[in-house]
Formats: sequence, C-alpha cells, structure tokens
Amino acid sequence: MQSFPPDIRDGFREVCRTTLSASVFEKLLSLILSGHWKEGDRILPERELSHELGVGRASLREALKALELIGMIESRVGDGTFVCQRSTFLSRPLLWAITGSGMTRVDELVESRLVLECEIAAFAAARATSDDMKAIEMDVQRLGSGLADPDVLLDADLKFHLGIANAAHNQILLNAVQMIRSLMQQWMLVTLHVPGVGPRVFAQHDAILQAIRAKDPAAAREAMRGHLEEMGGLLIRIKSASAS
Amino acid sequence: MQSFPPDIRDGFREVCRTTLSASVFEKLLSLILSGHWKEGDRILPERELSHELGVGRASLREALKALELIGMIESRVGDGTFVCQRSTFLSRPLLWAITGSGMTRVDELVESRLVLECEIAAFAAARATSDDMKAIEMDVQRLGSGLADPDVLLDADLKFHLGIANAAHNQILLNAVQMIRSLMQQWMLVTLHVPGVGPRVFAQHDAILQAIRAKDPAAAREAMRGHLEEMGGLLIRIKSASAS
DNA sequence: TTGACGCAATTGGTATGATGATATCCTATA
DNA sequence: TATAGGATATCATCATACCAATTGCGTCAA
Repeated sequence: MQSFPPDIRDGFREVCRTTLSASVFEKLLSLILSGHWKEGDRILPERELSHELGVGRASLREALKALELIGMIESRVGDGTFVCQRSTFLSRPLLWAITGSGMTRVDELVESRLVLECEIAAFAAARATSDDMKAIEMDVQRLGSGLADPDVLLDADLKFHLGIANAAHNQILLNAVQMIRSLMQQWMLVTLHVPGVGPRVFAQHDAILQAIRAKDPAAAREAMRGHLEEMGGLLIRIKSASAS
Repeated sequence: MQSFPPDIRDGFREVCRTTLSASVFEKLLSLILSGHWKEGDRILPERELSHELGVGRASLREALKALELIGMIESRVGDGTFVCQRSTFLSRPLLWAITGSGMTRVDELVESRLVLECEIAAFAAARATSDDMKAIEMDVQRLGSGLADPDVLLDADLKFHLGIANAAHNQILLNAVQMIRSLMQQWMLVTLHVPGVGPRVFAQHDAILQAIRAKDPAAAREAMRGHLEEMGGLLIRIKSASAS
C-alpha cells in the first residue's frame, strides 16, 4: 500500500500548507474517488488510521466527520466506518441549497427533468452500445413483471432512467439526473401508488426503449417528453390537491 | 430506574437521533442558508459557541470543519471564523467527483451546457421580468465596453449567462448552470484570449438578448445554441490542439 | 507628537486521555 | 443446541492542555 519512510509524520506534515484536517480530508477523498476504497468497504478504525497517518485522532475525526456529513462515508458505533454509494454525496449539497432556501418546488424539479432527460434520451438513441441496451431492456422487463409492488416499480423506474443516462455517455449529465432523481424520490413513490399508473409507465418505458433501439433520437426525445409530461403533470396535480 | 437531574443538555440531546456533531452541523447550516448569518459575517469564537450550544469544543469543531471543507465558512487563526460567499460551495462536491474520477472531458461539459442553457434561454424569453431584462442588458453592455480585457470579458460573460438562468425562474436549473460554469471556468479564459472572440461573443450575446426581449422562446433557444456551439467548438479545438 | 518595538490577549489548530454507548463475537451454561 | 452473558472492538463525546498565528494595545525612544 503506502510505503512511506519510517517517519511518515514529517513527510506528511511538510505537504500540508493548510490545516492537518484538510490534508487528511483530501487524502481520504482521493482514496475514495480513485476507487482505492470502494463502495461498502470498511476503512481502518480511527485509532489505527490516525496512528498510520501520524495525526491526532481529533484531526482525523474532523476529516472523517466532514466526509460523513457530505454523505461519502457512514460511521456505525461498535461496527466501523464504511464507504457510501457514490451517488448520495453528490446530491446532498444541492439538497441543502434547495431546502435551505425554502424552494422545494415540485414543478421546478419536473421541469428540470424534462430539460435534461429528453436530450439524454436522444443522445442515448445515438450512442447506446449493446451492453447499454441489455441493461435498459432488463429494467423494462423488471418493471413489467413487478407492477403490483410500488417499491419494485420505484426501483425499476429509477434504474431505467439511470440506464438511459448511462447510455448517453456523459458523466456530467448522468450526475445531474442522479441529483434531480434523489430530490424527487419522496414524491415519486406517491405517484406510483396511483391505480393504473404502473401499466402506463411500463408502456411508455417500452416506447422509449423501442425508439432507442431503432436509433431514432427524435423519436426517443418525444417518447421521453410524453412520458415525463404525463407523469410530471400527475405528480403536480397530486401535490396541489393534497396542499389544498 | 434512576432519575436524572434536570439538565439543559438533555433537552438538546434528546432531539438528536443522529450524532451531536451532525445536529450542530445542521443547525449552523440552517443559520447560514436562512440568511441569519450573512456572507462575510464573523461567527462566534469556538469556545463561546461550544459553550452556548452546550456541546464540547471537539464536537463543534467537527461540524465547523465540515462546513469549512465544503466551502461555506473560512477559519483564520487568531482572527476568527467567517461565512463565505454562497456560490462557491455548491460546485465543490461535483468538482471533486469530476476531477477525482479523472473525467475532465471538456466535450461533456460543452454538451451539458448546450442541453441546459438552450432551454433556459427559451424559458427566459417566456418569463423574464423587466428587472431580469435590465440585469441582462447591463451585462451585455459591460461586455461590449470591456472587449480589451479578458478578465472583464470572463466576468461579464458569466454574469450574462447567470442572468438568463435567473430569468428562467428555476432554482434547480440555475444551480446546475452555476456548477457547470465553475467547472469550465479554467478553460473559458483560454477561449476569451483568442483574438476576435470578444466582439463575436458580444454580437451573439446581443442576439440572444434581442430574442429574449422579443419574448420569442424559439429564437432565443436557437441564438443560444448557435453561441454555445461556436464557442464550445472553439474550446474543444483549442484543447485538442494543445493536447497533441 | 509620532513611530517602532514588543508583549499580552484572543483565537483557531492539535494532541491526549478518559469515559460512555453500542454493535459484534465468543463462550459458558442450561 | 440454543440462549444469555461477558469480552472486545469501535465510534461519540468531553475536558484539558499546549501550540501557533494574528491582533491590538501600551510603552519607549526619536
């Protein structure tokens, strides 16, 4: 792993122009982002890690806590510290920004989704590989066979849209979709509980899939637009009905 | 079995189901996001604040450090702790994700911008208020009168695009534009140094402005698309030329 | 009067040790 | 064999002490 000279402490300290905690934070961050520590991995106990890095436990804890608060790692008492899914930490700051400024407007979320995912569907139609197609097809099938269970529906729907975003081969847009999706998550489930919505979603997903399979960007864009407009409209109606 | 003596801390602790640092973090976060603490404000010294909240200094520091690492506050030894500008912290986690995973693909940034800002321009044309228009017009003028200085160009360009995103009246999309912009910032300056680009940008900005003023969404979308495609293409050519 | 020097107070940065709470694993006993 | 209990590992929190950097004030000399 890290083969440092006997005295890691001095070498480590020389590098740090800012504070120790910040250096530790950056080091841990890069270890996670580079994939050296993967999702679900358990990282060393605080005491060992602090000894290994040659810093006090307080400094290490400040870095760890920062990582935890932005959602990159999770600490469980008596168990250890674990790396979280990559998608969660991206959405959190945005979530703060939205909720913190009191702007939890559903219509803005729906609109943002429309802007992003229509074009993403078009890109996917132009760029999807056969592996991408297989993944998307599987999600459509899974949704079709789980119409009874809203939880399965929610998950299959999520995977479907992420699969398409993945097929668009643009990391930035993929991240954006993930963020918006996690912001909408709470309301999605409400929509999927409405009777008759499941089969409708299935049909629309299938239409989108066909357009992508046919490598027809314009058709994919319009199919996605129809899907999102209908579901978004339903969501907004439910929201305004429950508010009044 | 045994009853604890009345203690102020118990009330605070009972509320927190998570950890103490997380509670403190959320409390401070809301104080900043709600505007109770404004940009540039100096917040209480650690010792006083920890005493005020009834938590140990270590716990408070973990929360403060997290806020500092995501760019919301800044600590200076012997001076104090201050609230940063709001715009910086939004993009940081995404910045880490992009740079950390080695995906610094300019073409993806350009493409993402295209997807977002074309529709945003259309929304702006439909929704801009007279105040929005004034702000946008001012930025166009400022760019026109500062063609000689790339730094002014960069700033006026940024303000122009943010002004339009603001006029679209969608917080989510505004945040998205801010993020992508800060990711591109380093390369934007290179583009604006190319001779002849300044006047070209000015003309295109003006065209977009006219379309928005005319409340013509389709024209605004196409004007923005033309602008971004030309500048994006230029940027990609510069990047690939310097890479080879 | 004014400038420079220096000391003390303030404030964040770091380290350490102690104590508590909780999850996991192992062992002993019924 | 199954369950209860303890041993252990691990994070959570606090108190304290000391270090380092900055600020500000007061003193002293020109």
